[in-house]
Amino acid sequence: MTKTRRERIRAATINEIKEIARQQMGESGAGALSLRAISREMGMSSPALYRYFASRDDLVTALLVDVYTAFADALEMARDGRLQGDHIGRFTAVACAYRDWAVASPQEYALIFGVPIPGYKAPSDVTSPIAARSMIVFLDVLVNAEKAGKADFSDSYVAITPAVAAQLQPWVDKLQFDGDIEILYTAMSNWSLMHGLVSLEIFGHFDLCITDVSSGELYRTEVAALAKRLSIQ
Amino acid sequence: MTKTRRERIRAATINEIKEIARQQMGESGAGALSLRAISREMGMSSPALYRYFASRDDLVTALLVDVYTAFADALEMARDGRLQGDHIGRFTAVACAYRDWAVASPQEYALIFGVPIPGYKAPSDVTSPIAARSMIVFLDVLVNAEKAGKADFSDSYVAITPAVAAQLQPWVDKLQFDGDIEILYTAMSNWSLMHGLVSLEIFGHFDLCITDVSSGELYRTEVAALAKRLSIQ
DNA sequence: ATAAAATGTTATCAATGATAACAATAGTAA
DNA sequence: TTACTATTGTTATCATTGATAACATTTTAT
Repeated sequence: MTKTRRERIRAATINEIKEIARQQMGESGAGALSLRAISREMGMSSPALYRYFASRDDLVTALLVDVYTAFADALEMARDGRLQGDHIGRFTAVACAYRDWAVASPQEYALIFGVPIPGYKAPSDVTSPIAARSMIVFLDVLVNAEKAGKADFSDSYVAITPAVAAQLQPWVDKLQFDGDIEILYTAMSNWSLMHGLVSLEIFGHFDLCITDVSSGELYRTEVAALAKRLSIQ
Repeated sequence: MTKTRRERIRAATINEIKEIARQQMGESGAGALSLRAISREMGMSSPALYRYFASRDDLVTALLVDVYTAFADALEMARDGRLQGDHIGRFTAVACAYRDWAVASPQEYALIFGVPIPGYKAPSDVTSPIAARSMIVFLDVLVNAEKAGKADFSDSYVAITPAVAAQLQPWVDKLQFDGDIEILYTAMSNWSLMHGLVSLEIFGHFDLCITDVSSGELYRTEVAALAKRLSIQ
């Protein structure tokens, strides 16, 4: 924590760059990030930015990490806002926080879950662990509900074929997961539905069939249906 | 159909442009489309392209229309590959064709269902009708199954709140839809799950929790679960 | 054949990411 | 204090992109 003066200034500059970058991203999307525009807004020459980020992609990666973290934080906060034994409360809270965060920060959501930026490949060794965090929050809710006997994953139980179970195995290993594999499957399935609903909404693909989806009523209806299907109590 | 020689040549040139564009898009994504690169590959100077497309966005819109159409064609073909009375066969075929097409043409899928390209806004008056086509194929399968008494949407029936029903109303009007609104809701919900599964897969967001998702086994399992839930026969 | 329309070309502009060469500044050691 | 070094910043430059203007060529129709 005891940083030199120089290190503090450097960190502040990096923060300023990322802050302006996120602001620009919020306006036009991560794909439209412009190093020159950032430097201009900072009153700096553009090559100076390269002292802090070796390339545009490096800046994007840094943003990616921050955004992933903020997203996982939001989910965790939603979960911890409900009592530990309130499984359906936690399930609903996390699922709704998922959408709330995405609606509030569509470009950020697009950055982590959307189409990869042209020519940009996220370094998975950096992003994988952080990406897992948000998934784990959701998984955790299901696991605890199951441990308490307050959920029923029998629907998944009949669905999972051996081949699918095998596909999920590495995920089990990586997490050192000791619960039933049906929980993992259910988490993945529910997550997919949530992602589908949210991404169709925030990228405007619902516009042609649904008006004013912004209330979130439809999403909440779906979440309730999920909870009911899992018999979460 | 009796076009002049000039019109034929012009159409051929436009086709060549779009063909190269789609090829480039397949390599690096629609966001990375370069008019100059296209003209270079055609052995033409870049300003000549502007005789055919007023701007890069115009070209993207043209591609968008083509891709939407190809997608809807694929779904229709999958549906019509099964007998009219084979409702579960049609349901499964359309759902699987959805993924098959997306996996075979991820960049095309990204163009129509992904994050909007930075700075590009699809003219909804052009895209809306075409976008509806693919959705209608799927809806059609559900409607016919319900008419034949070979499906049960009671799950949705209990879920839909009046507010949600109101949100779906414009969609009902636009389609002059005379079936139960539960069918629309179910179509939307299933579509969202399919989109979620497919987009997470082809954009690589499953990589960290599932290995070799490419077999499609997992997707087919989900489709089977959907069919079961709707009691489609 | 001649005028007009369509199509193509070169030259040019502003913007971008990126690098090289160089200048200024801050921190450190004599 | 002074001199050295690492850090940070600058200007100049390059290749690339989308886009437009001005001009040349080709094709079609009168």
